[in-house]
Amino acid sequence: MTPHGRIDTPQFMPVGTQATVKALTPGDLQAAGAQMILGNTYHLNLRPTSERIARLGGLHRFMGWDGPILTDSGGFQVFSLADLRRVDDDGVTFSSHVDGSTHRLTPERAMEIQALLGSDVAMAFDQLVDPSLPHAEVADAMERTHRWAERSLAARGRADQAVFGIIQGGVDASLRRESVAAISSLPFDGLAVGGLSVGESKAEMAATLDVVASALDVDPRPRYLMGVGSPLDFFTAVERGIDLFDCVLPTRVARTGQVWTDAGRLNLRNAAFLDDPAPIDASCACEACRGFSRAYVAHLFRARELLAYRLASVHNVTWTLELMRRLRVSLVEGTFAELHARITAAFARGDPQYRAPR
RNA sequence: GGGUAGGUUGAGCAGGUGGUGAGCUCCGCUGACUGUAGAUCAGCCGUCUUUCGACUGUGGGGGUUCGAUUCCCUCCCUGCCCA
Repeated sequence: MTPHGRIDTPQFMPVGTQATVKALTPGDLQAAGAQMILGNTYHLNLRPTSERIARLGGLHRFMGWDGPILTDSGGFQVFSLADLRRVDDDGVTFSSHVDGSTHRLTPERAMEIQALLGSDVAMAFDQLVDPSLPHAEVADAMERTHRWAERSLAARGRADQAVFGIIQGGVDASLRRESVAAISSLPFDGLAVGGLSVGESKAEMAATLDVVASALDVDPRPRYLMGVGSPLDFFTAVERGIDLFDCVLPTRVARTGQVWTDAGRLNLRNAAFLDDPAPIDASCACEACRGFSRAYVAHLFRARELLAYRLASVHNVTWTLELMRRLRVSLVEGTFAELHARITAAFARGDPQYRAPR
């Protein structure tokens, strides 16, 4: 439950980094079944600035989305903008990727920005690192994340905003256990698993989620796996107790021509689709599948027509959210394994349906 | 008819004034993408070969030469100018 509505779990949050889920309107998101979306502290504070958004009535009003919003703290940018920032114990100094100007994020400032944005859920400021780094570096980042977690909580800006803590520790079981203990001991409203889906293997991700699940035991708070994921990752994570997901994948791959369907992944830029009159997914009820053929969308991609990006994004977000709905139903009806097997077969590497039809 | 500038791998170009032309950009073919520096990026893109590599290719034909994209002759095609 959030100030802007309830969330059914497991649930997927489309990512709208810059106050827009790329290529989609709030109406599109609503039609796709989105309940909650994600925005970003780092990006929105650089442009148009959190103060401006606050003056314009907050992020919900600014972007025309009145459902729940979760804001990331900028922790991921500490990882992804590695050559544009410098980390110290107090916080992180960034060179703006927009204009090169210098900006400072600390746990306190990240919470202040998120309060200005007025999101329903704010994330603690964390440091994530490549899990393949030397043990000592992963441990350092984890310990810093723990200290920043306490500072984030102490700096929480508004009573109507939930704050989630983030568990780090790479793919090291003992570090993960230590991080679960540290973060779950704090009065966060929800607990997130960070630092995964950043290049580790599927087996490492599953093993790490096992460790977290057993360490969290019966902790009743919502569990959010950050930055995941792919259709098959959802099953891996839901099996291990995850309630919430966010990922850029459905919208990003859509913009490069890949669509997800019950028959697996299709790359609409492949020549084979130029003559394919079928909809992207005959079982999907989205705007793209109701009105257009694969051939048409394939043509739009070649011509770089803007509608291509919107139709593919509408479809992937709709399909992903529908998958989450089917997951919820399967948990109630006890058909999780059946659904898992079906989607795995469709998306399995080497599956003929993975390839474009001949 | 005269003059002039050209003709390079699907397209558009670069280059090369006697010593091994496969270089670029498009197009095209594939792949990647996980808390979005991404409507992006990467590979391939003459033929044969998994690779290594081999072969072919500078409008056609002929000539000179050890060797021609380069020099000579001739023909064809295109743009522009003049009649």
